[in-house]
Amino acid sequence: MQLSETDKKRFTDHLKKLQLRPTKQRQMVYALVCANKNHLCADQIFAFAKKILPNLSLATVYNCLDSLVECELIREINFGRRPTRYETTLGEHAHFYCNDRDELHDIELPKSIRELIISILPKGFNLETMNVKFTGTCDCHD
Amino acid sequence: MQLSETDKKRFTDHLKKLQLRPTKQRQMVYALVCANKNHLCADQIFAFAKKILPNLSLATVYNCLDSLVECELIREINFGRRPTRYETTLGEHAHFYCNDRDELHDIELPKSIRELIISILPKGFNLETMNVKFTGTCDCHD
DNA sequence: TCAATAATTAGAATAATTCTAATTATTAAT
DNA sequence: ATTAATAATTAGAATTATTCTAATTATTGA
Repeated sequence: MQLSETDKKRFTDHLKKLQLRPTKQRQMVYALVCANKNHLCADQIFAFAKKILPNLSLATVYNCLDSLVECELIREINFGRRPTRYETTLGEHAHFYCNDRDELHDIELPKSIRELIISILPKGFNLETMNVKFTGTCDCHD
Repeated sequence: MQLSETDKKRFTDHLKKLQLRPTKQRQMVYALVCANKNHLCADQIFAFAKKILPNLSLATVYNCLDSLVECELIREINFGRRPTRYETTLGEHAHFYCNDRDELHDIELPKSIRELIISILPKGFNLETMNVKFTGTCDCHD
């Protein structure tokens, strides 16, 4: 649940860029998102974090998530009508949502394919984010 | 708001395959999704449809949407924490969500690129759907 | 036409998220 | 180190999107 030195620096640097304050709540939420390859959603993060910061409020978790997204430390992932999940922005990849287990898997997305996809955008569209998402079932048991 | 003969046939055929009944509510909902390039969400569909079927209930709209998705007449589109929108399944394409106007645009996705994207899936992942989504801002004024 | 089954309905319930106003923490300037 | 200004957090209420429930109505195949 602790941030590495690298991540700690990333944390303060990104926040500073947007003049956001490095509060202990934000750091806790960020650490949890980083530590969980499982792509937690807000109430899971709340449940974990509450154990360490007992006064934490769910609204704060949402606020923290929003500011972490804003300064690009983390990213939202949405599938269907399921609650929003979060992951750290390190590395570009696609997502596979397994219907059987309500689980998300990262799928490596080669840079060349990523660039090819972005190239389909006509003039007049100013790109901010691009996502490739798959759904189906999988044999993974992790 | 009326279905073309082709769409009418598509409607009954797809439903029949899953032994779902072609009710007037389902037909109305399907017609509205087909007619609207704007990708309506459930409550917009409800508002429109209610004018023609005054006893219609919002729950029915959700039920209809779910069965139309199930028999693959329509598809869900989700962006961020926004409500689910729907489009007919005719043709494969990507989506661009414009943050400024809360509007969705279809972006043509060449078959070759689509196949390339699908090819990144490792063994053990059984594909059901694939989506490419962009967000940003755009110059469109339609 | 009738029985069986499926779909619709209204309204209550739930889940996820956002809002509000009061309190507390952080920061930059003294 | 204090302090004033500002930003963030908090608890709880409110809202939004969606789902559930139980009663009623429509559709289908015999």
